[in-house]
Amino acid sequence: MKLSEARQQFISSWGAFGTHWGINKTMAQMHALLLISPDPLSQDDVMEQLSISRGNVNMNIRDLVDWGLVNRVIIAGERKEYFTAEKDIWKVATQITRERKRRELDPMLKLLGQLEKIEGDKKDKAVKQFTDTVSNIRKFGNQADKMLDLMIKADETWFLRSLMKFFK
Amino acid sequence: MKLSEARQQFISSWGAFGTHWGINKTMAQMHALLLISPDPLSQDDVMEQLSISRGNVNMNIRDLVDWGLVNRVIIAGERKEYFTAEKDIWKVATQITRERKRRELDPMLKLLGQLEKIEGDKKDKAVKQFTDTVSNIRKFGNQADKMLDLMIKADETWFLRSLMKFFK
DNA sequence: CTATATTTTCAATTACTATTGAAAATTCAA
DNA sequence: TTGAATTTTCAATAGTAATTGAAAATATAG
Repeated sequence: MKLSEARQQFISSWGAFGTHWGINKTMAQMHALLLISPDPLSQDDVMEQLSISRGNVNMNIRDLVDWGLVNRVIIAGERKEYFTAEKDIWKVATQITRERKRRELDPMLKLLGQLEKIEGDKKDKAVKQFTDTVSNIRKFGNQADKMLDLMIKADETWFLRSLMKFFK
Repeated sequence: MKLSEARQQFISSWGAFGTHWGINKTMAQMHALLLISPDPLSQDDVMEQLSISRGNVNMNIRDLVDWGLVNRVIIAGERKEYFTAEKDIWKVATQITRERKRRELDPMLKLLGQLEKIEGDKKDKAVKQFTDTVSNIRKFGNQADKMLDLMIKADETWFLRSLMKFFK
């Protein structure tokens, strides 16, 4: 397989993959493109290589920067802005984890905490099933929360770093 | 807060939560409803409680059964089919993990394996960046794969069960 | 069997999300 | 300043995914 074909496959599959994870196709494709590009790209480069509009590139690149997956870089003597992706996959994963935890898991746990304090007779099986379910999900979510924190910090501590190597 | 209000909140938030994870809103809401219902529900019950059409209920319930999250149950003397959700949250999580791994991660790892065998000069930095990226993602994916297998099996082995308790 | 209850299918519709492209805003070299 | 290059915005449009509902298929009681 040639490089150009392989690149196309990678970009397109990464885009399809993203849609199963609540990420829009174009954002995932742009991320893929930046991951395999050795040098920073301008908005025009991305437009051309993915055949998408300027507005689309601009919006999705902003989102990628917000997610902390892509950085703006200045190239001396160039007027245009350039963009480059974080290439360390472990860092990419921890960054995505950190953001999704903050945006989704944390608010959900907060809500579940509120829903647990429901008024009603605990002998009523509808009340019991509700509080049991909410409480179990919350306990599970709290465990997950702790494990994700561990993962996020694993980079930084020698103990966890070596524990991770165990799985390589 | 009253039970009826809390139920509504839970169902609606669980639905919104699902959309961030590539799960359609209605499927997630139906799952939520079945999780907090002490007794099995018929398709008509779900239609009524969520105000959605018969076809919609039928399709999404089939998907939930396919995912192994909901079971059909027969109630003696009743003509209708009834449905009930697995209530053990750990089992729900491992089941979702198992299915998503099979449907998404495994095919992606297979593709990455193919893309790694690219023809081209390794001194070409475009080639190098491509193969490095693909190879790093694949290595990371393989680690994740192993960890998810561990999680899926954690239920079954005394060692991992106690390791998990460590995080509670 | 037959009639009725129940489930399933799927074309048409509706609702939602992504994308375009041109105009407005901003930046910056001269 | 000025004006060309570049980025940003956003209303209009296109595209995708979810939902309906009625007809067809299936199951079951009598």
